[in-house]
This record gives sequence, C-alpha cells and structure tokens, in this order.
Amino acid sequence: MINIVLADDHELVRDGIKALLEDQKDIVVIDEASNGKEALEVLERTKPDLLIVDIRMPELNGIEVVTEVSKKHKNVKTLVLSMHDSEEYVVQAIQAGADGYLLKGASKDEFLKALTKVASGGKYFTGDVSAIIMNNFVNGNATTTPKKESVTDPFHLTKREKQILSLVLQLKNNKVIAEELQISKRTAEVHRFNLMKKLDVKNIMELSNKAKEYQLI
Amino acid sequence: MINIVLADDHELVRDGIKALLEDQKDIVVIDEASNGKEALEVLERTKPDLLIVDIRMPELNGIEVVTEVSKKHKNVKTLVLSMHDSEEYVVQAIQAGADGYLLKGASKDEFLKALTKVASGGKYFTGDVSAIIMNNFVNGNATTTPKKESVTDPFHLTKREKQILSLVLQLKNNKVIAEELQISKRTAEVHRFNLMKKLDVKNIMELSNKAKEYQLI
DNA sequence: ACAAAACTAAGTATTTTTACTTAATTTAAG
DNA sequence: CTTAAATTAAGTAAAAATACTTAGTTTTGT
Repeated sequence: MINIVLADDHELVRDGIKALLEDQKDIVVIDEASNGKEALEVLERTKPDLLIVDIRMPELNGIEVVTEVSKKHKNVKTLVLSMHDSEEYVVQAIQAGADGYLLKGASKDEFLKALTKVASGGKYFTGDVSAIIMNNFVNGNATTTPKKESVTDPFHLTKREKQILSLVLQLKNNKVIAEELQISKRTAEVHRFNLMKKLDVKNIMELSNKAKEYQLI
Repeated sequence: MINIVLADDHELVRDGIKALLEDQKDIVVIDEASNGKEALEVLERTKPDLLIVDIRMPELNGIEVVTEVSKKHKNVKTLVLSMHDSEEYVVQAIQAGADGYLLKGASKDEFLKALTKVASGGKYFTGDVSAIIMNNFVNGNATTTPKKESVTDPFHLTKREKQILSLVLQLKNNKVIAEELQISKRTAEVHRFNLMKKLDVKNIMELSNKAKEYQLI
C-alpha cells in the first residue's frame, strides 16, 4: 500500500489527483496540504511513503519543501508537479533531491507510471527533460562514471563554480546568488569573474550559449 | 438539472472539477473537451446549459470559444477559468460575453456558488472584479473586441517592445540590441525600461520567468 | 602533516544597466 | 487631414556588473 500526501494550493488539482487515484487499489491519499509549511507539518504527522508537491505554493515553495524532506524524511519519496516545462525548475528539483518531476498536463497513464516508479525507489522525470538532465549535475553527484564526468566538464569547473553557473543561468544577480549560497556579494562576483574567464566568454549571452553548447547545465 | 461541458487541456483540472461536482445532485458533467476547437464541436452536439472553459487552450483559446458561444449558442452560459487573477483576462472575458470568471484556486464553495449563479441567469466574477470593471469602463477601454493576440499579449506590448523582449530573452545586451535593430543604444535602453515597467518586473530573471509564465515569446 | 587547490572577501576602476524624465519625429488609426 | 500612439534619443544619476588584483582562510589531496 502506498500512502500519499498531496501538497498543492489549488483544491481543483488536489481533487483531480484524488479522482485519478480513486480506482488504484494499492495507492491511497492519506492527507493534503495547501501550502508548503502545512505540507511539512502534515508529513511530520502522517509519515507517508510519497509526497506529491506543487513547485509553486505559498509559505514554502515546492523546492524548499523537497529540500527539507531530503534532509529530515529520508524514507519519503518526492514527486514535484509543475505547470511549466521549465529547465530551471527541473534542475532545482533535482538539486533539492526530488525523486521525480511531472507536468500537470501529463496524462493519467504517465502520472501513474511516475508514481509507481518513484514509490518503488526509482526516478521519474518527465519526457524531454530526462535526457538533458541525466547528462548534467551540479553538486558532483556520484552516480556517473569519471569518464562521463570529464566529458561533461571540459572546463574543470570547481563545485562552487558549477553552483554559481547554475544560478547565473537562472539569471539571478550577484545579490541573490550571494544570499542563496550564503556568501558575500564580492565572493559571488569573483566566482562569476573566474567562471567567465574559464569559459572564455565576455557576457551572459555568450556564457549561456556556451553552457548549452557544452551541455554544462 | 444543469448539464455542463468542461473545456480544459489539463486532465487533472477536469478530473478535479468532476470530483468537486460528484455529490451535486442537480449538476452533471455530460462531456469534456481538451482544446477550444473540440469544445465548440462538443457544444454543437450536446447543447449543455453551461460551459466551463479554461482561458488558455490549444486550437482556440477560452476567449475565442466564449465569443463563438455568445454568437451561436445564446442559451449556453459560459464560465471562464483562469490561473491568473489578471485584469486583462477579466476584461477580455467580459467583452467576449462570458457569464462568469473564476480562478482555478477558488474554493469549492465559491466554485459552486459561481456555477449556480451563472446557471440561473446571473453573473459571477471573482474577487475585485467590480473595481476592475469600474476602472476600465470609466477610463473608456470598454469598446475593444476580443482577439487572439489579447490572450497571447496580455501586456499590450508594441511591435518594437516584442522585438526588444525577444532579444533581451536571448541575453543580448543593449549595445548588441541597438546594432541588430539599427537604433541608438539609448533607444534600446528606454524600450527595455518600458518593457520592465509594463511587465512589472525588476530584473532580467523576473522578466524571463514572466515571459515563460505568460508564454510571451 | 604538509602542500596545493579552492574559497573567501577586500581593494580600485571602468563599463553597463537601471531609473526616470522630457521632447521631437514618425507611424498608425480614425 | 488630424490626432493618438509609437518610436526615437537626449538628459542626469544611482546601482550593478565587469575587470583585475591581492591575500587570508579553509578544504582537499598526497
């Protein structure tokens, strides 16, 4: 039996998911939350097998929730739902430790497939995203071989530089980057400068294009 | 008995609405459509009392569907659903002849209230719509006709602004934009500034996110 | 334990962006 | 033809990015 908690601020979406799961004998929605903070409270109480969490919610967003779950509820799988097929969102979901990512427009079949895969310990990332993301990682996840790593890291970026690169490609400015990484703005500036130098680019446009060309993120 | 047709490209949302209406004895969902064109076809066949239609759909968007329904199916009430509490969308819905407008985040109570009101010949518009209507009609914006561009261009960007937006989203700086459009750098700067103001964003990151959210480019 | 690499954050300076306004000219709509 | 809207480009000023360097501290590798 798979016990599920739903976290989404739209009641229609929660109802839709419950309706979709109604005839699944081995899957049951045991509780719901309508914001991120409530989601964590509900998790604490009910200890489900799997959390389905919308990426955008009040109080805490889905990424923040998944980050907390990864730290404090290692037995709970997380499946992130999003309206948008956004590469940034996918990257953020993976970085936060999500076990899956799905678009709200997904079919019932795909939805169930994702649920089942994730509940049984696998990963499920929707459609076109999987191929892109599996070639990339930011914090040096040990799931890939060293050979693969050297192919995907031709510029020998450090761990911190990869983090900075990811945030810069999300168009975050130095102030925001500093806040998120809890470093000084001057530190963020220097990492950014070093990054541009390593990649031999002059501006953000060239940086973005090179990142895409070499599939750095 | 109120016969309803649902038009929304997300199965989850359709399922959610059906679940919400399951225990309403006098309301029944008789058919569904997943795009605008299909919605009109289904309407032709089933002649429901009320159409619930998402504002953004493939083939024909919700505004276009409502416009057609107002012309050709005068007995069918229309309730427009939207993710965004957007003044532009509300005005367009009204101008197209919609009987109601509701956010997808509305509560079950509000949803049922809207359905009942609209089905019985009344109007139901969510939130601060009265204020919005007063603001718009007093300022003489009431006479424009609904167009496809209005849904895809809720911010009323000019031709030049769209060009600038496209180039900015390609991360080109003002010097490059000026060269490509053969205008002064100062001109590019002002267009860019006006763009940020229209979209109510503070930086490139917010601009990019909003562009994706509203599918502006 | 030690050395190398990475990270951190300060310094000064130049360039670009953002902010906001004003106003002339061109284009589009009625 | 007239008016409104859009486009153009100038002004001043603050903030941020870029450029480059130096140097102390922390982390990692041998």
